[in-house]
Amino acid sequence: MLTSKAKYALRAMIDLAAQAGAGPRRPIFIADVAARQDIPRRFLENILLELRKHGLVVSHRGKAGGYALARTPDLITFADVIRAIDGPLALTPCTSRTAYRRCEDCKDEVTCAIRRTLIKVRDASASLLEATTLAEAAGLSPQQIAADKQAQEEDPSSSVA
Amino acid sequence: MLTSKAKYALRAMIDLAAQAGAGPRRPIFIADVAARQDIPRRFLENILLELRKHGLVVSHRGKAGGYALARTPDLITFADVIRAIDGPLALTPCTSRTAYRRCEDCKDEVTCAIRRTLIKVRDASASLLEATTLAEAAGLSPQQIAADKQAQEEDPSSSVA
DNA sequence: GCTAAGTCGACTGTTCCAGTGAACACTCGA
DNA sequence: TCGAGTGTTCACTGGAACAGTCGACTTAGC
Repeated sequence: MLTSKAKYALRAMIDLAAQAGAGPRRPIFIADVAARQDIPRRFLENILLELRKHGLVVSHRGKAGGYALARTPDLITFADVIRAIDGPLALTPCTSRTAYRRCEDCKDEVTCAIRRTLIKVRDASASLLEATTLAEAAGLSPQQIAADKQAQEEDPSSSVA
Repeated sequence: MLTSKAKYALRAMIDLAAQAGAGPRRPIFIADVAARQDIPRRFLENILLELRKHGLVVSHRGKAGGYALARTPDLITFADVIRAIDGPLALTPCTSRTAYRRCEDCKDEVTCAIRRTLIKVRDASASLLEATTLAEAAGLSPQQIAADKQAQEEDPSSSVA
């Protein structure tokens, strides 16, 4: 199961993607996202901060501050967001690609019957979650994505430093 | 991630399957499984009790007591065991087939972009976990499974009531 | 320098996890 | 009939994670 934090994070990221596709590129207020998506405002602060630490969003402080996606929405996937908030997608540490850790109690990893199946499960879910982008989820048209890409090139400060 | 309880449960069930395939059908002691699989004995008791409540194993009390699979090992899947211990396989309640629950904060379930992807993920992992049986994981031969089936028919008391 | 935005760390109540303990019930063999 | 060896049940615990909340602070624009 996903934590509610991760579900909020996905909704917030899709919201940012939709806003970016909707018009000129400028930071979005936390409060606006919270209101539109019905997420506790203070909690959303934490979530966005965490997403920022993972390089998925950028922030601007001060009066006209706010948050924006760090990359264009066609380059950010569900897997990116879920991994940032909830950690690895795999069912066990020993089947994680991004956060592999040997399991203590497992005698022989190579022949482990459980592991073999869990690796298949991880591969299947990871490839699905890595294939779904925020742009797709926000229902952005190729034109909107292209416009967003261009806006980002013209104003690199709105993207990753 | 699976809880360690679920991982123990899988290991214990595979152990029971292997023992059933290895010889005459009789209950296996908790203590033996715990020792072979290196699982805390008291904890394993809890786990087996829970598996019993879900109808996956049967128990016999008294001197020659112990635990046995409730069905032949080719009829019990990883999905059965994980669902019994950890609950639904899906990433959210609203995408679970076995324990569906509407999500509070979701406005329109039908068009929800998150849900659409999570359903695909659940379908993919469920079909993999439902396809893997204990017999397969224990490396039992078709002969051993057939023998076990026959043993069960001759002694129905060793199976589900 | 006021104001409205994000930043950061600490804090809280609740639930879940991973396990332990003790008392009890049952069955079988002697 | 007794007791030895099983499983059964329920209570309990320490620690961590979850789901938020709060207050004090920094930053940037007007």
